[in-house]
Amino acid sequence: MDRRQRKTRGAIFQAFSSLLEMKRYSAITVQDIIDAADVGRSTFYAHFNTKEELLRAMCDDIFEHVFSAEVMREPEHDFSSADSFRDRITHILCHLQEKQHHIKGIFAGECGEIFMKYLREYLWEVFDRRLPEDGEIPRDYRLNHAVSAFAEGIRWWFGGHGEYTPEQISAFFFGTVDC
Amino acid sequence: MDRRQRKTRGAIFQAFSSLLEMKRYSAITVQDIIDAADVGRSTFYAHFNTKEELLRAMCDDIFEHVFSAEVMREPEHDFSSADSFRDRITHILCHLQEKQHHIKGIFAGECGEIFMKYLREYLWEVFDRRLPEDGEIPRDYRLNHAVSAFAEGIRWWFGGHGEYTPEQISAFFFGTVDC
DNA sequence: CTGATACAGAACACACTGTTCGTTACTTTG
DNA sequence: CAAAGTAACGAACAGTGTGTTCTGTATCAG
Repeated sequence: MDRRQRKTRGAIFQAFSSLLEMKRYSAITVQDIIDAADVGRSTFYAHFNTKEELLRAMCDDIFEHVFSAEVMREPEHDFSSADSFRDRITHILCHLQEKQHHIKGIFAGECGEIFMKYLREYLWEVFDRRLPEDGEIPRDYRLNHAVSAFAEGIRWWFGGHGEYTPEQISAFFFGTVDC
Repeated sequence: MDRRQRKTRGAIFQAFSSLLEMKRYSAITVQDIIDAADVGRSTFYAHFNTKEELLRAMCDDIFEHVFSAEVMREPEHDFSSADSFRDRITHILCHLQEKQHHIKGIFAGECGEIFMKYLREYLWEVFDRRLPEDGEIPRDYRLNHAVSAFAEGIRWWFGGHGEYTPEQISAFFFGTVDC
C-alpha cells in the first residue's frame, strides 16, 4: 500500500475517531471529517464511498487486531478445555483494552450499535465452538444469550467502568454465565 | 385529542411501520413517509419535529402499552416472590407479542437499536427491584447482564423464532440466568 | 528519469430538510 | 346552527449535505 494512502487513511481514521468523542455519529458530516483530517473532498471519496463505509472499515481494522491472533490464526483450536477457553476470552479483552482509545468514541454514540453488531458476529464464532449441545433450551438461544451477555458486558466495561482489569471482567462473566 | 390529529398520527405510524419492513431506517426519507401516509408535508412537521422524534414516539407508544399495566400502575409491587417475578416477565412478553405487528419493522433495521435502548431502560427498572444484593460480582454488572440477556432474547424471538410462546421464552430465560 | 498514481480544490447537480403562508376542511363551543 | 378555533393541505423556499467530475500538482515505484 502506498505511503500516501496509508497516511490519508490514518488521518481520516484519527479524525473520525476523535470527532466521535464529541459528536453523535449522524451529526458528523463528511465535511467535518475532511476538515479535521485535512484532506481533500475527492480524496475522502477515493477511499470510502460513504461515511458508513468508513465506520465499517474502522471496525474491521479494530477486529482484525483483536481477533486475528486469537481466532483466525488458529482455526483448528478446539476450546475443549474450560481453562483454555477462559484464556481466549481474557485475551480478547486484553486486546480490546489496547485499542481502548480508538474504541471509546465508537462505543459512545449511536454507531456503538454497529460496532456491537460486528463484535457479536466475531463472538458468535468463538462461542459456537465452545457451547455444549445438551439441554432443553435451544442451543441457538443459549448461544445468543452468551454472546449478548458478553458483548454487553464489554460495553458496560467501556462505558464508565474502566477501572476493572480484563481478568476481572472475565471473572465477572464466567461467574454469571455457565459455559 | 382531535379526531383529525389521531387519524393523521395513526396514518403516519402505520406508514412508517410498514416502510421499516421494506427499507432501512436511514434510507427512509420524510418524503417517503408523507407519501405513504398520504398527508401534507407541513402536517408531518406539525406532529413531529424530526424523523427521529417519530421513531421515539412510536417506541413510547408501544412501551406505554407493554409496561403500563405491568409496572407503572403497580409501582409498589415488590417482586419478592420468584414466581410473581416470573409472571411479570411472562406478561411483558405477552404484551410484546400483541404488538408484534408494529414491532417487527422496528426491530428489523438499524433503529432496532433505538428500540432496544428504550426497552433496556424499562427492563432495568423491572430487574432492579428483583436482583439480590449478594455476591462478589458488582451488582451493576449483574443487572446489566440480566437486562442484556433478556432484551437480546426478545430480539432473538422476534428475529425469526416466533414459533415459541411467551411462556417458552420465559422458561428459556429463567433456565439460563439465575434471578 | 518516467510513467503511474494519489492528492487538492473548486465547481456542480442533486436530494432531503425544515419552515412559511394562504387556503380549505373539519370540530367544538356557545 | 352559526361562529370561532384548529388541523390539514400544498406549494414554494432557503439552507445544508452528498457524491461526482475535472484540472492541475505532488509523490511514489521501477
